[in-house]
Amino acid sequence: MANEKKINYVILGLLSHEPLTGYEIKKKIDQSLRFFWSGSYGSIYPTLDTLEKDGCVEKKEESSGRGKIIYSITERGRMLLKEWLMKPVEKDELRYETLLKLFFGGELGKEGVLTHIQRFEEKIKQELLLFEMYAANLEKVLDEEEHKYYLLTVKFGIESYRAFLNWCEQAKTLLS
Amino acid sequence: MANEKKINYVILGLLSHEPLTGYEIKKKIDQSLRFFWSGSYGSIYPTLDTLEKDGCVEKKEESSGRGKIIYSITERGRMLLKEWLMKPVEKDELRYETLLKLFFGGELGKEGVLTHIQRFEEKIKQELLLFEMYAANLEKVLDEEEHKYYLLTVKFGIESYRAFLNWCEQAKTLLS
DNA sequence: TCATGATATATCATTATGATATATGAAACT
DNA sequence: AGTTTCATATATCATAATGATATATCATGA
Repeated sequence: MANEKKINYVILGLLSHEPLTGYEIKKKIDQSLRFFWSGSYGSIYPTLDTLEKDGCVEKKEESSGRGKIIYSITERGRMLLKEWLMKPVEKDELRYETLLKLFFGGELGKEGVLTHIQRFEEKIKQELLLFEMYAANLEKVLDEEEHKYYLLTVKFGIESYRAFLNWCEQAKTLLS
Repeated sequence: MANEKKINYVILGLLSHEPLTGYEIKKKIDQSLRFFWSGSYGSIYPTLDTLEKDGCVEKKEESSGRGKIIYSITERGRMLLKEWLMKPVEKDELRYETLLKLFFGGELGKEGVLTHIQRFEEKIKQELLLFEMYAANLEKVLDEEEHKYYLLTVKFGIESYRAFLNWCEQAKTLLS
């Protein structure tokens, strides 16, 4: 019952906003969803095929140009998407290699641990700046409903990353 | 180069603390690492086999009782673990279905979105209580080095979850 | 004595990743 | 005009990992 092939719904969700090619779907995931989701070509293209066979999306091959394949959602696809959206969430998962390496800090030693914390802190600081920019831009266009939900996820990122930075300070204190 | 089969190092890391059976490894992951890592029997048992063949772990089958197989780390295993621990982190990843469903809130509608936020908030509150208990207990036994690193990861959980709860309030305000 | 749940090992279909291959269009420079 | 370079675009595959399931034993207590 689990293993609902989440990539199905990621694709249907993105197509519910606008028609896209497989390549554009990958870009959207890497840009807008990257804080809380990921997806690879290796799952996107085969899934577009099966979604089309199941009548959840339609494809139109461009006759001119390089003949790129533009997918759009069907009524059936939209229905299945809505059904899934209403179901309770199955899994929220964090998978932080940084924490895994810290946990085994006994083998690594204090210096090594501090190096990982330092690198982590720098990466998070950079990301946080980006998110704050996104949020500022989104606040300007809040009239469109879609942007409100996007902003919600960006704000989640901001709150999280601020907490992570706060933890970095605590961690460095605790270790010294 | 990537795809380093992380489960290898999870197992080696846990065995660097003490000898364990496959079943106990699974339990440790579910108990101590569950905030930032996961692992299934389907990866643990086959990996223990290959780690043994590669001379990274040794097994001892109990002669009495049900003959359970207790694994311990070898010098070679400890060396490979340390090498990996020193390498820069490849990936810290968050995969929150809750945020995915929120992002497509346009299709789901405000009520549905609020329901997901509500459920999320409750789950996080429960988890946070647990983490605060763990932290309090760990603070008492900080003399042991291993506990210090464990505490570090628990504190990460606490800071994160407090931020998530803070975000829940913001989100509910923004939607109403 | 028997039922139940925890312990313990193992396997497999399914999902997804990350790497790679291949090719075209557009822009930039020389 | 020719060519290099990068973004666009589709596709495939070996490998990793999950989640479900099967099977069996031990411990507990009713």
